[in-house]
Amino acid sequence: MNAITFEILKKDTQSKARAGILHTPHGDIETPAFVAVGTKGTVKGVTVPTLRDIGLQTLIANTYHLHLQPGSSVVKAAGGLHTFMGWDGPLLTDSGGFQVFSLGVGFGKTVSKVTREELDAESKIATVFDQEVASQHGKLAQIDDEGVSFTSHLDGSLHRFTPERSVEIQHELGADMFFTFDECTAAEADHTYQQEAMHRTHRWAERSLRAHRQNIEAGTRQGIFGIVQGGRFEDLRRESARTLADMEFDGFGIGGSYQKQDLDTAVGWVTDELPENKPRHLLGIGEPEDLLKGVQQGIDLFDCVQPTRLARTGTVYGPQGKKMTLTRGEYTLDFSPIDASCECPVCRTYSRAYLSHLFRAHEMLGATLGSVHNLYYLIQLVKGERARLLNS
RNA sequence: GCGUCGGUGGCGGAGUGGUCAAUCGCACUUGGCUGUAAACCAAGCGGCUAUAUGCCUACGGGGGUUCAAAUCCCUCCCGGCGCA
Repeated sequence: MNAITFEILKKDTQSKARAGILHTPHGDIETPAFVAVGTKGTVKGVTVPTLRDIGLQTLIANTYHLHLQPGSSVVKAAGGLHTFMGWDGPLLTDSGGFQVFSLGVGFGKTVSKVTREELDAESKIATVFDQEVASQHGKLAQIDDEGVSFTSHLDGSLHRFTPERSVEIQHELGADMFFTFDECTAAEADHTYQQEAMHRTHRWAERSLRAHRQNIEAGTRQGIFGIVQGGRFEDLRRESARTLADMEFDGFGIGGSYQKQDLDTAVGWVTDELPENKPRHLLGIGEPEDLLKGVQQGIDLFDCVQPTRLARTGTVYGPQGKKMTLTRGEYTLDFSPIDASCECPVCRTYSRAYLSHLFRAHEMLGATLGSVHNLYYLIQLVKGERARLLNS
């Protein structure tokens, strides 16, 4: 019996959108769904009871971070991540593959998962991907075919991740589903590099599956998701999706970086190729308009730091999902809620002026309230799309 | 009253003859944030044309020395401390 099973309830006739249910050992996830990011076993600033109150179904923690602190052995001793953090619903863990990017080529730079400006291929690739230049400028991750060596951002200690090690740690963490260790590349990477990295990620996917089979034999009931790469190139994206589709994964993550204007196109190439009967998780994407496009392209799960990170830095989703920077002068005497039509606990109780005050005063409640509102907004947004699909 | 130290941009606080429209911090203004290195980062922050090695007004008030003063001298005002 599989650890997780996926059931499609309805498919849209106008698009690739579908509504379904993902059954996990810790309960069902009604898809499409927004997944909160709880990197270190906590959605920053928000308690588990509150997460339940606002309708969160599942969240994703991170292998790299929990490995460094407190260590997967501590989590295992606690009885697994569910018990450790007090969340008894469905839980995912990410493999640490994103840290290959954020602590590697992305370290000390402003490279993002989603790039807005047109790429000046020649010049950017030269600076970003010259290994020597990169190491001179200091980065904490070094990639080779076997795995990745990380210098801990916490204490400078050296750590080694391989696909097998990531599976082992995630097995100890004990989430319901986990992702294979991959190489998340920058949008600036050229075709040659993307292809090389993609093949590496595919080899790592096979090794992860092999390692996971041993865990299954040992009695684990975790689902394993492979991650599609390929950057912004159609041939690579399709090849990656087809290659992974042929492996025995319970679901698929879609990783890597994009250009903002053709994010949904790139996602579409992938969902064209992936099997319909397995869940697709679009990794790290979560702006309102991107969620809507993702659903249209047949995405079932999204996770993103955006709602909580924006909130901690004073920005919330206002009416129609328009971003509002609460620290702007115009809100200091605005005693209306963030969004009068929002039914979240924050909008029912607090005003923009009060929140603005909390942020200006650096009161931590501001970060908490902003996070609660933003999470609620995105959860409801995707839930609304699901309802629309089921009712159509 | 005498002595002494001090008065710098919204606040705190550098600077003590030219390279000062004046270090820095806070505040303020505006951007940014998409599998969390992030309760963070960046820019701006006297005024004016806004192109600059540009012009104007500025370091308590007034006066002076000097080619040149936030910086030196005189005087007045205000504040801290000490002695009466």
